[in-house]
Amino acid sequence: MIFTSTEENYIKAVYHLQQESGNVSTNALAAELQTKAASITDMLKKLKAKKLLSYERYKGVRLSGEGKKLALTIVRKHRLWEYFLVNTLQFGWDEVHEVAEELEHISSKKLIEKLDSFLGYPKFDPHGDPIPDNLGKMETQEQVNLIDFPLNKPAEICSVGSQSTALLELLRHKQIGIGSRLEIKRKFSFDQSVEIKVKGQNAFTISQQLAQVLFVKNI
Amino acid sequence: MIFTSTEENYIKAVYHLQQESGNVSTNALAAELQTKAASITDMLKKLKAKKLLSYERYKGVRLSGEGKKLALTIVRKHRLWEYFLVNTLQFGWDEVHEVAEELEHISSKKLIEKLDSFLGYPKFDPHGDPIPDNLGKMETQEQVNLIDFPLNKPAEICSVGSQSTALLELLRHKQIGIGSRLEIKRKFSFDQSVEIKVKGQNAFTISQQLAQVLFVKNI
DNA sequence: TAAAAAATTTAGATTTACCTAAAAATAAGT
DNA sequence: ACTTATTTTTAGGTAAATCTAAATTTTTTA
Repeated sequence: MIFTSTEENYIKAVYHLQQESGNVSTNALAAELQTKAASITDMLKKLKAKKLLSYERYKGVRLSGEGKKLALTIVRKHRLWEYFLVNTLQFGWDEVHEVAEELEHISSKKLIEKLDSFLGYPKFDPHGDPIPDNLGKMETQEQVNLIDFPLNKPAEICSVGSQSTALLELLRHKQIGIGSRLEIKRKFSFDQSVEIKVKGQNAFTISQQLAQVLFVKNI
Repeated sequence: MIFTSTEENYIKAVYHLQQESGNVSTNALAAELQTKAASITDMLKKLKAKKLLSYERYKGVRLSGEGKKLALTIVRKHRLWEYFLVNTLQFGWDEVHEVAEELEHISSKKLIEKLDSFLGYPKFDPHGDPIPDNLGKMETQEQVNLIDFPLNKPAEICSVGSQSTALLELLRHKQIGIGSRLEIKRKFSFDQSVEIKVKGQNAFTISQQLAQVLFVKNI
């Protein structure tokens, strides 16, 4: 079965929103896909007919087995291409998302298997998100929110919770990126700000809003 | 200005057909694009409005300067991706065309410049066709039709005139490919067949139809 | 629990790229 | 030149994915 880029984008959106909450609402999808609720309803009927998700009017949606499988192949393609762009073509990790949004819809299965092999079967993309293998399995990263990490313990940034340019601009300014090593020095309960010491820099304080979107792991 | 994949395919088709004859006919385009003449007429009006080509009813079309520029960027992308698929991902040179047809529509300019750089600025794709540089310039290959090549002179296959599976199947069977070394031993005027000696094989005869689509260069 | 608010769906239109069938222009044959 | 054949265009219609506006269902709240 072959799907349009649009259908694939809907499935991907349901997949991502489903991680958070159980059933996904029409409005949430409309926000995610930058379109109107009426358009969502139309497409959900189409996708239900194709058995990619279960949908009852006014009750939200949930991916079927088939739908999950499709979502995982798209996520796999997206993340493999991101890895390729950063590690082979030397893109910055913060400029690959848009391009990967296009590349993920290239249909050739052989292409993605050969790409995976060429890249050496990477397990995580440049944002720290796990790459599903060709069966849809992926490693569960033991990544923790910076806010929940203990003091004075070496940590490595392994993913960020958003791709907004505002966030990326801030991270660039502070010279924080995927792979940065740091330790938490203090947590201020008044405003939930956090003092951190990034390797190679003097200690400084970051806001609660920023700390909230940074995920780290032990090293 | 941004164009749809469909528009890009029309421009590419006009470009290729224009190489042969001067003005390109509606029917020729319909055949090339596997669609009906009426659809061609519709789209030609659209592309004329976008100033990509000059078109008068019943008189055929010709690309404008803008149109040629666009065609060359698409050809550039197509051939760079083919080079990548064969030389980086280890595809066979005869299985990359379809995939490149999809990849050529990825829009990022930065992507294609980084890809070009990564590949080492190749001048020819795996089928022997020249790759336009980022200004649209490409080397003119001194390639000659096998039928016109002199006897007993070492030659190398540098391109084939079609990507049909029928042709590729025949070439595979005869173990002829891009880069094959050979010499012409005899030409038979009766049926225009040609006896060739491919390096590493015994001499054998190929039909006029086959010889006609093989292009070689001196070595 | 009944009215108000919010979310969702339906109805009807629009745009893109295609189609078929019929009409018009050009090219060919005698 | 004039009739026939071919090519091309027009007219009208379809399917996909979107939209706005109105109707419906669900949720909230007073």
